[in-house]
Amino acid sequence: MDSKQKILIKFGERVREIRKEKGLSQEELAHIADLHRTYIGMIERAEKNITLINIEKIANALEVKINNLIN
Amino acid sequence: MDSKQKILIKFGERVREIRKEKGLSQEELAHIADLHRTYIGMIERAEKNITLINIEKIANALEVKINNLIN
DNA sequence: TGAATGCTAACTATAGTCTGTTGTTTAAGA
DNA sequence: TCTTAAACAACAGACTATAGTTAGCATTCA
Repeated sequence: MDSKQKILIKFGERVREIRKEKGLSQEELAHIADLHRTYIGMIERAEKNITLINIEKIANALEVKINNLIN
Repeated sequence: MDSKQKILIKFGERVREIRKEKGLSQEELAHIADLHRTYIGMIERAEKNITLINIEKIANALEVKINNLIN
């Protein structure tokens, strides 16, 4: 995942935005979503091309629709 | 990817539905989306956990919003 | 300082590619 | 009808690329 793709950047920004709105740390979000601390960081920095199942996990953890993270 | 996840099943069904509406074969869709023939089949059968970049490729190829494929 | 995040590197699990074969429609011709 | 062929999709297996895990240390910032 070099040369970061626009859609991953948008997604990461949105996750970070909502996470902060909720007053969660990356570690707390990771715990709720059952993912690893550093992985959340990588997603927010658009360093990984996230899969649909993990998109859903994060949306659930943030209590938003997937729509809200992508469009 | 055994024990297929609901969200992947929904996604696959939706891709197949729209693909057929457009009168495209899996091979034609694959070509437009720049993905492999058999991979489109696997996605429609919910056998693979698709990544965000490929979700976007398929949405573009089908000329729909990602929303349309997920929610 | 301490809590949160960034970053690296090494690892393992699996996404995604590719070739080939089998099975299933569908349509045309006798 | 009944075949036959051609187009399409399912499936298997072997492979390569990369998603996702984890630990440890560096950096940032309140």
